[in-house]
Amino acid sequence: MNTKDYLITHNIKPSMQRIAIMDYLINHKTHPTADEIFVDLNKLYPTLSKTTIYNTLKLFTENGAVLTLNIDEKNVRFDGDTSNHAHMQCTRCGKVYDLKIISDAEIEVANHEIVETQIIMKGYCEKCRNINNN
Amino acid sequence: MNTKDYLITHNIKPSMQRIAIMDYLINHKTHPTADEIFVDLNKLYPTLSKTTIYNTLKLFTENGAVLTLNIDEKNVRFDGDTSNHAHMQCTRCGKVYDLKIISDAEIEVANHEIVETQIIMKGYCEKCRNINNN
DNA sequence: TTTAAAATTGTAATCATTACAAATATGATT
DNA sequence: AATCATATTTGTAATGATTACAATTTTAAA
Repeated sequence: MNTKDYLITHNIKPSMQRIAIMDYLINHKTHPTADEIFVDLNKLYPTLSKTTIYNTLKLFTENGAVLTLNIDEKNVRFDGDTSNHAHMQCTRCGKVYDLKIISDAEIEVANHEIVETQIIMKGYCEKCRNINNN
Repeated sequence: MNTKDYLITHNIKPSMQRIAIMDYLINHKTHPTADEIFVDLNKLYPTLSKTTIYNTLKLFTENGAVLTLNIDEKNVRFDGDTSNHAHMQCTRCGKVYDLKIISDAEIEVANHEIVETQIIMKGYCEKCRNINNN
């Protein structure tokens, strides 16, 4: 599927800016920050504003087109791959790697030396799940 | 074990401030932010500075006495419970709950409605694990 | 006590992110 | 094609969590 249709599938109207940002995330599997995306895309599209990057990434996340990753305290990262996988960040170089989830009990950690594992779920707690949205 | 000895065990010299902050984390299992800790402790110890809170939480984390949680983009949270457990944040109320890890393949999600699961590991990648520390 | 090192403090700076209002683009309707 | 309403984009200014830094205070050894 092309990028335009991918956005439409997620109920996102495909503007030029949105396609450029989504394309960037599909082609750069480095879990970039908003600023990294801005710096790179700004070379190609000098009128693109950083606010648009932020707005767009928020919209993409809300519509399930990308993942927002809170891996470290420095800044938020974005992932165009929404399939089921885990992440590992190297404490020394800061790079974020994808890890393949083999089964509920097994994750392929490759040649990384794992020091710590965090599991974070998001959803609704008992109280909040019973409140009506509006 | 008392708080003082807990800190000593983690190679942390137990000053008054450090004991107060560690005590706070042991007694408040709400995954507080640095600011929440500051506001509460400042009532008891009006001379305590926010910088000390940050310095101390950083030291505690480096020495494995507390966990630093990057759960959402707003701010960092801290957990005095370093035992193996998972977290779940309610998207509506923002509260962070502890989840019990029953086995490698099973986490007790209680009555929460889980929407998304993230697994984040920290450690050293292949390149960096072969570099000597100094 | 003297003295050096460690810890704490307050203020100022940093920097990622957001708020906001103006400008532009889009798309339907006449 | 002109008009109009709505959505999108933009630039600037504000926000707010965290950190840098230098001064002060505490600690503990000599």
